[in-house]
Amino acid sequence: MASLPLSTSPNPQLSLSKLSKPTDPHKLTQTHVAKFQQNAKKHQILDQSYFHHMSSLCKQGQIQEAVDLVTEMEFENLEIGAEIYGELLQGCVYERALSTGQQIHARIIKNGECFARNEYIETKLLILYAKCNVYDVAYSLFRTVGIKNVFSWAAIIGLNCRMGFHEEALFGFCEMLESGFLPDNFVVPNALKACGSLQCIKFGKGVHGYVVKMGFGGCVFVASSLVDMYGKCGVLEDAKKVFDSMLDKNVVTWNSVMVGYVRNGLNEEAIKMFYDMRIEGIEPTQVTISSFLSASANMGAIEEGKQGHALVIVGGLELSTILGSSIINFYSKVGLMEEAELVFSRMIEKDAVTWNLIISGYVQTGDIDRALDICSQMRLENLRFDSVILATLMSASADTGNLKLGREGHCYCIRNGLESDVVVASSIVDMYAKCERLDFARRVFDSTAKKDLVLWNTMLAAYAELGLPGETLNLFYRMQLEGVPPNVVAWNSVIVGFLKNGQVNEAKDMLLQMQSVGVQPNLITWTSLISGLAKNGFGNEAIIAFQHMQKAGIKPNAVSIVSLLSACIDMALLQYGKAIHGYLTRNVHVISTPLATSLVDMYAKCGNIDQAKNVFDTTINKELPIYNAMISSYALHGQAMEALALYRRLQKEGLEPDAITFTNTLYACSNTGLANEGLELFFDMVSKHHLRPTMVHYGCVVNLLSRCGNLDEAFRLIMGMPYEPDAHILGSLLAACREQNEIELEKYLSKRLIKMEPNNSGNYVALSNAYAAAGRWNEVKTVRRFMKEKGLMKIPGCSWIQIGGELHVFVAGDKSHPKIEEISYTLALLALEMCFTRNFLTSHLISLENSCP
DNA sequence: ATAGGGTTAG
Repeated sequence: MASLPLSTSPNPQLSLSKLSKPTDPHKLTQTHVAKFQQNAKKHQILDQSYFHHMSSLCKQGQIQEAVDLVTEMEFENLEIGAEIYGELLQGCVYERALSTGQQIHARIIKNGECFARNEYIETKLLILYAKCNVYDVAYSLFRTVGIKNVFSWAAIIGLNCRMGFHEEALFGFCEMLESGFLPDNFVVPNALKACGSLQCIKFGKGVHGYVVKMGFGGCVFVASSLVDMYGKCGVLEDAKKVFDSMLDKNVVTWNSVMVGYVRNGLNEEAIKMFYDMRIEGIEPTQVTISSFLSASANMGAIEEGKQGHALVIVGGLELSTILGSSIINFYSKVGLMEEAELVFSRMIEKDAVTWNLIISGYVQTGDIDRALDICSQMRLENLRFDSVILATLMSASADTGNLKLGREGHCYCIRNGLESDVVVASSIVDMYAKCERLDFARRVFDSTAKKDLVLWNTMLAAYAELGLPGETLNLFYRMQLEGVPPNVVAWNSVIVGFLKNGQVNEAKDMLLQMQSVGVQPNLITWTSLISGLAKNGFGNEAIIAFQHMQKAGIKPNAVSIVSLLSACIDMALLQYGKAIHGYLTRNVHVISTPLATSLVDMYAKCGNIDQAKNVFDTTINKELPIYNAMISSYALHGQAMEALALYRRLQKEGLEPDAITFTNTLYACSNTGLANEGLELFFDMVSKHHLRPTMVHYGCVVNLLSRCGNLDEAFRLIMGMPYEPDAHILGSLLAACREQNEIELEKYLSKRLIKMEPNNSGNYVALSNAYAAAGRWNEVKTVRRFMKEKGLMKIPGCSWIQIGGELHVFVAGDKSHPKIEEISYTLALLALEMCFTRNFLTSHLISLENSCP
């Protein structure tokens, strides 16, 4: 502008006067020329300044004002060029101002057909519609656009990516390359995002190769996307490799690694990453804290999570819906509901996720009423329940056996069309199965059109849990016919189904089969097998299975150790149990309550009450289960006073005794004949602790009464209880009859028991005992012969027999038997489980066979 | 380029 003659001339008047000539109206004078030039220049200046003004309005996001300015320019008859439309459109893209953009689009069509076919404008329009996620318009523009270029490709790939059409995005990437355009470092992140979402590591690696070839590796966006992609595909080593090789990282890069760790369950690593970030002095963002809180929530790391929350406050981070939800998730998962609700109340914007988190938090802490209360509040806010909330609620109903809540939830799903969601369907099937309504479970299962692997597995597990291997196997074959290949979870259920039904060989066979088709048994497979074998009396095989598991390189966890300890109990393998205890002491920093409880149980049941007490005493923060285990140990060893003392102590420690506490303490009393104490316990249980006695509790009291010889009172109790007397109770009476020499009643009861349990050898033995007591040896022999025919013979030298997954006892062995100690011990142990007393059994250790002539 | 809640097996 500075070089223009008009504005630079210090004295234009002078030069004009010099050149002035007589006026000719028909001739263009110099003045005219000058005037014209002046006018043109005025236009030009106007043009320039308008353009600058408009452009800066665009950059400030005042798009509508910019458009108005262009209208003014039109009035001034200024020419509107492509660059003006381009600038306006760019402003709209920036602001995602779709409707203004559409106005401009309309003007373009109206004012200049030539612009509409201008590559620059066409691309800008396409970008506008793509960025505003107007899929149809963007796509039709893309199809009709005269010339495609890198930018239009980038727009369309990015659009597909944002809309979740990840395959389309990758197709676009390929097509772009095929048509000779090289994706730039703006396109690559989108392609990588699509790979990550699709978990398509092969394609991702291909893109990585392209990145290296093109030299985009130094671009933080590209490299961060690579980290993210590897993380999403679960290849964390490569994510870390890319991360480590990066020269300039930013907070997104760090966040991406953390997110990768959290997604793959490596919460410790994520937390470590977070601390590294702090050391590096990188300012955490909402994303950082949100992932950190997820990791803390997953690990139950209360201190860490609280630090995260503190950082939100200190850093003045805005409490976005996502960040707020992450905080609530953390507090809910660690059970700090007051804090969760405090954050909840302070959040301005809440969405379904936020509500769901607070609801499932209460559901998890068992406060169903509060949860439902919030559910109704949520409805007042006009928010609808979504499938995630329902799945959570159904899962909670399943865990607590709350059929009423479960049905209500199911009805809600039907009314709102949520049952077609497979995840919801699985949770409903599971709920009905766990509430023992297999018929409903099956109906929901059958009516779910789109069955996925988890749904099949849920139904399989339902059958397996009930020990119905036939049904399980049936479904197992059907899923394969319907084209769903079973995974390790499915195989595990089949194995469990057999084990629960006592079919050990079939279970082992299934293990071999699954291996032969290439499905590798995992920790749960082995643990199920170990505990199933132990429960079926194959403790030695359970221990061998454990060794197989270790050979397969699978590290035992607490659950597998617990089932291994149960194998030790089965075998009375004190030495092996001690070895496990030693292993735990060496390899586990703090022995958790479940492990300590199992150890107490193992030591007690393997005969070493002192060690049991030692483990109990050295366990800090004793919870109810370990008290229960210790009481049970005392009961087993006939130390009722100690058991009672513990029962009182746990209450002093602020714990509330549960049904198991009463079972064990009652056992202790009935074992030692502490009738008054036992009756008082029973009374406390009902009136003070408001627990409903089960058959087992009645059994103990019946046993106590019978032992005192108070058969009448025992009968009265049986008549008054809300159950049909089971074999254990009748067995208690039977034992009393034995002691009281009530031979007729003894015969009657044993016959009735045989009717109830025709495969339980103990009942036949009891009957033959009764005959033996009456000196009717022929009948004794008949019973024994019948047992042999039925295959119910006991193992020679041993005093127990096993049928259908349960151990059944009765007759003892020879007192001179070399293993008599062990036999006697096993008997005592089983006596406890069968409601017989230890003294009773040991006094009957004299074998029937010996006294039989 | 990065972030929050859901279902199955011991």
